[in-house]
Amino acid sequence: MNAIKKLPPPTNHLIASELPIYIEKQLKSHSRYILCYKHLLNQHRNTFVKRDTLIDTEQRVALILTAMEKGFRIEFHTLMNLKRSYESTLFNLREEMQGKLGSAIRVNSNRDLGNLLFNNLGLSPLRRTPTGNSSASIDVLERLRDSYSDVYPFLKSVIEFKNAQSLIKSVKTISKKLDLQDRIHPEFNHSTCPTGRIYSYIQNLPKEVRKVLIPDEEGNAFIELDWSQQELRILAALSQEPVFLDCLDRNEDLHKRVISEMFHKPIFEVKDEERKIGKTINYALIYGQEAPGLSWKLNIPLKKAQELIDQYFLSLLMIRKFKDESRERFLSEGYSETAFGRKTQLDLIGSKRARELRRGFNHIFQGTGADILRMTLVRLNEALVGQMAKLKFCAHDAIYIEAKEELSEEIGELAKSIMEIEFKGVRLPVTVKIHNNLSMGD
DNA sequence: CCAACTGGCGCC
DNA sequence: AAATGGCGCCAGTTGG
Repeated sequence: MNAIKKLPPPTNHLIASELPIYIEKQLKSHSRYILCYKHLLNQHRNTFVKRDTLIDTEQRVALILTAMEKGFRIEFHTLMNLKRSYESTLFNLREEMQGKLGSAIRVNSNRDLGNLLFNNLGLSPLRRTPTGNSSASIDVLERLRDSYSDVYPFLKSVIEFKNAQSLIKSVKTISKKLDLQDRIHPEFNHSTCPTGRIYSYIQNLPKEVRKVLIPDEEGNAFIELDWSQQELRILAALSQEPVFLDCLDRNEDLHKRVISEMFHKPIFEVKDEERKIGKTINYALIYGQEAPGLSWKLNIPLKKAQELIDQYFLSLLMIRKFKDESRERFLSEGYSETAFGRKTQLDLIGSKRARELRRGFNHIFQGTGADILRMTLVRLNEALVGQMAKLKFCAHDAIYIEAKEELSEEIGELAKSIMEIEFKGVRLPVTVKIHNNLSMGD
């Protein structure tokens, strides 16, 4: 086994504990973000940021986030209508479940649910939670429903109930966060995630509920700018895998192309069913997923899953090489680094080793994506000076701008041209959509 | 009664 | 060990 050394932070990098000193000087009036950086001190995972990156980008990002925390106006009566409609759905489903089951059940408690399914009804557990209990989460319930729909029709209602319940939870979350003017504020956290991602609870509002978030003024619209398949393109660029590069050059579908390569058939013969498999494997790679995970995800035998993975690496040799070399680097250097120098220390000693190696591999893509987002926020912010438009929100691979509706096409094109950078020879294309609320068009 | 934890779910 | 990375939030549960 390789000797694992614990190395000091690389030169030209600040250790997290130095951050507050720099930030405090620059950002006297934005105490919240100084605080955020201070939280880094208590982090168990060390993160390092390049000195110039910090000064050029991080503090500007902090200012931009502060501005975006002005937040959203919400349509209060729409929120209440949603709430009422979910409540009545829940009421009906509760009746339905009890009818089918013959007794009441507390669906909220997965423990009760698990007892019912795996003790009282004697079904065999499909999966366990980390503490060893039988999992009764939605995806398990769906598998059970598919197998036992005739015997246990209440399973269908339970799933619908859970779905409706998660929606009503989101409504509650919003209601709790409203200020006196019925505005909701993102509260971006940009310092806790080791990969550099910026987080806000608004990002994980269900899309259906996000539509209550509307522009500040009548006649304004949201411009949504999305990088398409950002992480996969980063993978293509960093690995220089010829199949990926060729595919992107020709503007072909990446997931279909993977299947086409793996099974040696022309791309136009790849069916949508197979494309799904290609997509699952592509993302599995980025997450460091292995055969057991893939077999659960695709609902196929373990052996089949392993064969798929083997075939994937056999067809995409440069990706395999990139993965192997990354692993070697993690082991010799002790940390994982993004394309722009954001590093995260890996804990490679002990039981977490395998997990840390997966995290390290994922850090490359997730972190590089996060770097790109941060730099782009800064560039966009500058480009929008003097325009009738403002940065509104961001979510990992998407940026939202609010602008006058008549100007939104034009501003959208401007923003798109700024976001569509070329990254190591790979273009990162952006899709533009205009919305009247935060989730859906029109 | 509160705080911390667990399991689950939402988004990317 | 969900043998898929990241986070935030909720309800339920447990311990003080």
